[in-house]
Amino acid sequence: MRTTGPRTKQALLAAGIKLFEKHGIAGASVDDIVREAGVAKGSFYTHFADRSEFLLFVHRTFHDDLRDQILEIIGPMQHGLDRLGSGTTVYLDGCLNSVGVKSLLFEARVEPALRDEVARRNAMFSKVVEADLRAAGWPLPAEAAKLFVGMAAEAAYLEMKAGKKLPRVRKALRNFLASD
Amino acid sequence: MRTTGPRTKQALLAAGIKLFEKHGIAGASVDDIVREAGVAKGSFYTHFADRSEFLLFVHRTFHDDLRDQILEIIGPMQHGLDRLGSGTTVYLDGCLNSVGVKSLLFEARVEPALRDEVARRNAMFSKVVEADLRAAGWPLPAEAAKLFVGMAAEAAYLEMKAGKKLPRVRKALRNFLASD
DNA sequence: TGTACATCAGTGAACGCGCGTTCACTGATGTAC
DNA sequence: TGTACATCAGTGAACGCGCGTTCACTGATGTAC
Repeated sequence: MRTTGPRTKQALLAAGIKLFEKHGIAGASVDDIVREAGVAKGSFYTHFADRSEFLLFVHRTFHDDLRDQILEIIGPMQHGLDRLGSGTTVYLDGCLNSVGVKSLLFEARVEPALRDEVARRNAMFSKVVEADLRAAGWPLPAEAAKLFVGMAAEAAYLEMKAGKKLPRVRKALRNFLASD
Repeated sequence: MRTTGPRTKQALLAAGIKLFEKHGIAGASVDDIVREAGVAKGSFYTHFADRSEFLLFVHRTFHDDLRDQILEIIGPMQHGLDRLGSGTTVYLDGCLNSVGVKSLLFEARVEPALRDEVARRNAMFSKVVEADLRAAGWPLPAEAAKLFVGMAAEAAYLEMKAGKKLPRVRKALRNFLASD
């Protein structure tokens, strides 16, 4: 039975995520992706103009989802360190629960097709963090926010390598926010 | 006139660094490297068994140098936040002064040939940081050290994108170390 | 209800290209006598 | 000093391979009458 309609695109998305997880973005060729998805090679190009567009699609699907989860939780909260702590927890949980995401987090920055997209998203996350740090009276909130985002990404990376939540890492992350 | 002896290997190293800076590690093919170095393609393989070995060589050349600079400064110092601050400054200065290093810092983690090497070096840096945090009575020093290394790398990345020292970023980095 | 036709996602063989790697060869340099 | 030979870094054309992309074709589905 032939896969048809949106099912094909979904199959390609699922295959992409699975292969990115296993072999990284650069290690997943169009051949690999269509084989994993059980779809003809030509079908790939009825849904995506080229490989770059596919990478963008997978990346956006994951990150839009993650962003929505975060905004849903922190939306009603007041700016400040509490909100920052909650947002960080949702971010770490989200990364851990999303398979195939490790590569997206670290390779994406390096993938020419995704570089701009990553820069934009990082800036967006930084703005949110900055608002919380500013509300808490943190000095140099703009610069501190960028560094904190880098640190949170490192925490996500450590958890993904371990394959589970690392409460001590999360605690250590919070410790850096203890105001002096 | 033909390039000969160690000069050829040095020319390849210089070409590699230059191209990594411009197009990233993945974007520098053996063809590109030998063209840039002004050397025949076959010569590449009289000095390196394969492309991976070349990547390792370039990566080690940079990082050994950086490590030596850091150890020279912090060697005589007592463990503690002062030493950590000095080591971080040398690290940031070293990254900024080394051309072609941006890609090594961030792509290396993702490059299959370098993954293990990067993990080992990160662990080494973390151990040094951990000793300082522990001496300062910092809670969860092992976990905090790994996060701090990630944050310092982010700072290095921001400076390299800017192409100059960012005193406010360095100050923000230090602020995270103000004991509570 | 049945027939003719249009649409378009899906197919997969074939394409050219650039990649990493190989290898028979060159020629400058060092050594033996 | 001059000659014969060995060594080995350097050369560059050629290799097979896997890549992203193309395109003529298929056939299920929807629409007109």
